[in-house]
Amino acid sequence: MFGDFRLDEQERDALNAISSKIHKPAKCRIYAQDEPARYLYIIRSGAVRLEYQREDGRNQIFAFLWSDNMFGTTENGLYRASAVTLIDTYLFQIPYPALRTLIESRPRIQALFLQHALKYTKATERHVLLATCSLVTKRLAGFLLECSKQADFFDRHSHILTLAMDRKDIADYLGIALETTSRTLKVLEDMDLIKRLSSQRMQINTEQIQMMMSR
Amino acid sequence: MFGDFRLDEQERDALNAISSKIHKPAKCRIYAQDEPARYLYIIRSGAVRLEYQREDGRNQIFAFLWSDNMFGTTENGLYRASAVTLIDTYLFQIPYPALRTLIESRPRIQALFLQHALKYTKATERHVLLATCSLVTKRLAGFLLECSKQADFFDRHSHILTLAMDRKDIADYLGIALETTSRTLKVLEDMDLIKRLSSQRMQINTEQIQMMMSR
DNA sequence: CGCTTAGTTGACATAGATCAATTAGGGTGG
DNA sequence: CCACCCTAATTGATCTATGTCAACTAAGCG
Repeated sequence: MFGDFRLDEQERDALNAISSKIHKPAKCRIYAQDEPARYLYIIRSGAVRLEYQREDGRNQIFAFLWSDNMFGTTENGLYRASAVTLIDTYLFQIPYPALRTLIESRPRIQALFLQHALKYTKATERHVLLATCSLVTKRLAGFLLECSKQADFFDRHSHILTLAMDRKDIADYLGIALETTSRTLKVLEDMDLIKRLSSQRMQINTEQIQMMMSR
Repeated sequence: MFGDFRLDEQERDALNAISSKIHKPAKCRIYAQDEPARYLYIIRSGAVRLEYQREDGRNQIFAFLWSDNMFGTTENGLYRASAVTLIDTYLFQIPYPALRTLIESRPRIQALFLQHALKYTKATERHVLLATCSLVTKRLAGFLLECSKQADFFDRHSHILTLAMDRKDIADYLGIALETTSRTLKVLEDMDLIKRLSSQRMQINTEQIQMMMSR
């Protein structure tokens, strides 16, 4: 909203002073839904999924997050979703009380969090667009495009995308059955939009996918 | 995230000084998707929908907004969605350049926008949950619950909900066909979860709906 | 080399989309 | 005040995409 904002050196130091650097291996729960929210996290490297357990037992993934993303927002002092690492992940862990104090003395730091919040909101809106595509082919194709925006996992030259999540995760993100994920990947392959190299690696034809999406 | 925040009187005056109060009748476009974003808006009274036109021609509604909500966030200087009034609506219109300047001199005002952004994000996450319910009955029931949280449109005593949007709007919000909206309202009525009084007014059984949702 | 888990494929059932027709409601002019 | 019109809402019939259940295969790991 308010353009590009960067902390100056002093501000970064102040924030660093209250943060701890922590490490989590793959498939490790960082916190659980409805647990008191003590920390805010920023991803230094790795990948995380935010998932919401529905009352009926189904799982809804809200977001996949990569380097430089923030997570751990609260509703009435509790985490709204669980956070789970997809792969080996390094994080900044910032205790809320210290953060609140810091922001009071340095209100400019808040701009950083506003910026993150707006970025997350945009991502969630894109998520709504994906999850409400009438055809699953489009949902999945759109999802692969989203993933291919992550430089760490997509090689621009070979066009090879490496997925950090499994079929179930994709299904839970798009609101479909995991079998449908598999089947639809096959459909995309038959349409020559992707080529599966292994279950986690595929070569994707970004332009053609984009064309297909708009029809 | 950072608890409850309120502007003090000085801050409110400063914000007021750069805002204009404007009025829009029902079904009036406030701005269009992809138009340069000049203003941020806050709803004083009324209701607004944010809608995104997909490339394939379908319409996706991102949110219905009520009194006290903010909208008009940008992506690369453009509005991401169109804003359209549902009913007669009064707004604060705040020019972005002036707002940016104001925030530089009074960084605390930013907290207000952070708060709004976080509130909008939560609403969007609830939207994802609704739009990905496997059964349309649950989507619609959940939607009616959401609506019944708006005091202006829901009478807690009689349990009568007045909808500001039409069937098409509901369908575009939930990602279903408008015929399905009608049919599903009938289903809910047959289940004794709602009673339709007129096309825009219905009596809703909040507790029973809540029970049905969790199964 | 077997064991376990993740992914794929098949057969079938069904919820919801689509297309088409009908009804209800709200506003306008005579 | 009534008759008409136009739009919004409802209902019906049919078709299809995707969920579900079940079997099978591939891949990773000890």
